[in-house]
Amino acid sequence: MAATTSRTLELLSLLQSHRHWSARELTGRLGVSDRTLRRDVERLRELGYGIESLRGSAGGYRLEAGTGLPPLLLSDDEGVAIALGLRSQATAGLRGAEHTTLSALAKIEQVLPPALRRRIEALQSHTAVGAGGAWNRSGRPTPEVDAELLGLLALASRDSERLRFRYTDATGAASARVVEPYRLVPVARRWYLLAWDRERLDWRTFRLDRISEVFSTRVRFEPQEMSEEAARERVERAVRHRRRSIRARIVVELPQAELAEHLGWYGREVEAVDASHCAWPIEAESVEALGMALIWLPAGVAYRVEDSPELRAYLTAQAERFAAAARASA
Amino acid sequence: MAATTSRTLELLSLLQSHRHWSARELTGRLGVSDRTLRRDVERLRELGYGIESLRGSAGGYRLEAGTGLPPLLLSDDEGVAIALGLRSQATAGLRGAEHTTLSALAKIEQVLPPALRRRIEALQSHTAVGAGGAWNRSGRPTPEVDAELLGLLALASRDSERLRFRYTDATGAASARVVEPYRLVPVARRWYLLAWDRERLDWRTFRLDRISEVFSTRVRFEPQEMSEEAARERVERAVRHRRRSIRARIVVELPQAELAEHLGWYGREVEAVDASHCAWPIEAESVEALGMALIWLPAGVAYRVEDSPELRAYLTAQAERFAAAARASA
DNA sequence: GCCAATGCGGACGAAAAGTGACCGGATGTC
DNA sequence: GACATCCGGTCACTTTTCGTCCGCATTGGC
Repeated sequence: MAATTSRTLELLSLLQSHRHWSARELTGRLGVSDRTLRRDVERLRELGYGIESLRGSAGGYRLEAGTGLPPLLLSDDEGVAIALGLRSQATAGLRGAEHTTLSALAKIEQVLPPALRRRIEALQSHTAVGAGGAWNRSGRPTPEVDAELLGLLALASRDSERLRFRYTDATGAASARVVEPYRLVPVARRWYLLAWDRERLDWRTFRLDRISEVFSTRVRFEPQEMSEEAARERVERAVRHRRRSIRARIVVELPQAELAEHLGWYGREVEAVDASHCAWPIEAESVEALGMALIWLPAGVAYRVEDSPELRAYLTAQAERFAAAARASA
Repeated sequence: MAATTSRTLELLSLLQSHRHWSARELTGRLGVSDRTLRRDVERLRELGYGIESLRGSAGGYRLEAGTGLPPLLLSDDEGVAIALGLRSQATAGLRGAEHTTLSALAKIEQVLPPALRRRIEALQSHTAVGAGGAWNRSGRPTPEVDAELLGLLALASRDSERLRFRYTDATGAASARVVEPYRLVPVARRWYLLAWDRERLDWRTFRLDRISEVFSTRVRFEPQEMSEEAARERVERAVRHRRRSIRARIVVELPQAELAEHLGWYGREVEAVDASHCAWPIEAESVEALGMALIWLPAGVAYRVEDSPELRAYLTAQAERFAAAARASA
């Protein structure tokens, strides 16, 4: 049944896997006459996919960018790669596009066969969070959002399905919750779930890394309207433990242009103080992270810290630790 | 024409965008009778997609994980999110799955409408490379692979299309090249293109960040067989400037378990020395990166460096710099 | 300039499929 | 038990699909 639908999909898949195909190759693969192939191409074109054809002795068909995205026909491996990409994208907390990333993630998580899911987990544990190499970290040594949890919650929120889970609050008290999940909101590098707590009959905000033992009850609920902004606001208000962000201003003995060039993207806020000094405003969640920033200042250039006694104290202490370690290593 | 093919795709798309649909909703959207809907569902099931149906008053259809990946029907936004995820995945140099990531990337780049491409570029410039925030960096301040270039080259390699570009070699000499691209290979955090140089009639290895002004001549060439491994080997041999990796062993005055817990994923190689000491082998491309690692050791715990006079010297120097900065800030 | 290779699309008729209406049945929830 | 929902068989009718045959257009190499 439906030879033509599946054949059309297969044609699209072939066109996606190689740029160029001659009619002969395609008819061979699909097992149809050339006339039918032409009709299939026509069909795809009518559906909006840009298929270009070239005549002459080097002729053939090629899939071009069209007006919309065609269905992506992926191999298992590619599916795994995409899921990994989306997960790391989501856990890294890309600003501005979280919602879309989650919706794409939900789509793929929904249909991910278990075997692939296992592959993803294996790969994820083999690679550093956020990918890269050993020393690529953002703040504390253990941010580590559980990407799978994120996917699960995204799916349940999208589909308005009740959830049961265990929650350990800030004081360490654990409780069992039954909630109607609405949105996932990233605030200050952490993910929060905004949900209606069915037992407390009120809105609650749950920090993802405190959620465990999630059960997807496949029971649907009737969601109330809630805009992205409203959700964000609510969560931000709820997050009492505000981001304790530390700022400092580093004054460096270097012209603005030179430092900016050395730092690249990270130095985009460097401003000139005078012809031979510039100031670099930095901000992070901990003094350690600020200390890391200072490591990357060019060697042999003097600098000083402004507006942050905290960082200054830290530098003094850290200088001693480094010196002690160096002495101990002799 | 072909109402049924497009309708089937649309049904799949609907099922992907929400988990649960009743027959009434679907027939309404698709404009067909319920019998036809059932036949469409049947068709999709025959194609291997897992569609579960629930009877009873809360009944409906739901797309489940099947045996394979169904075509992903994405909105424009979601396509952008996926492309972004793949690009950052690729530029971050995920080990072990580069090839697959590139093949998925090629697939989506091939069909990305120009408007979406522009959106991606805009988003990319607004977000830190590798995502995250200010202090998430891997090594040197400026790795910054051009993700778009990567996509372009991946596409040309996959499809065996000749390329023209400008190349600036290590000595700074620029030249125009016409090549037949074969593979993209990541070595030591950098991407290289292995290609046959049509003018020099030999294999050449090009570092991506030295390539510019690429033109895709849409001329195809007949590729020779080349395995992934052969390509990797060739590039690694060609890359004379071998990864200058620095190793050190940090002996910490802390039981193995405690340090391992504090460091989390990064401390997975920590080994016990005796009951109250453990050793942490670390490795990075620069002493600065190693210094960063040391910052994250728990405060107040003494440690010393083994096997790396380089790091020791660096610590002495850095201690002085920190101290000087702290003094200057008074 | 000619030729071979390639893609284009109209016409036709036989075969296949898709479609809706109708039905009795099964399986859930309330 | 009442109700809502999905299930899948059958039938008659309509539409599409498909291969074959055709002359035409375009391209690159000889």
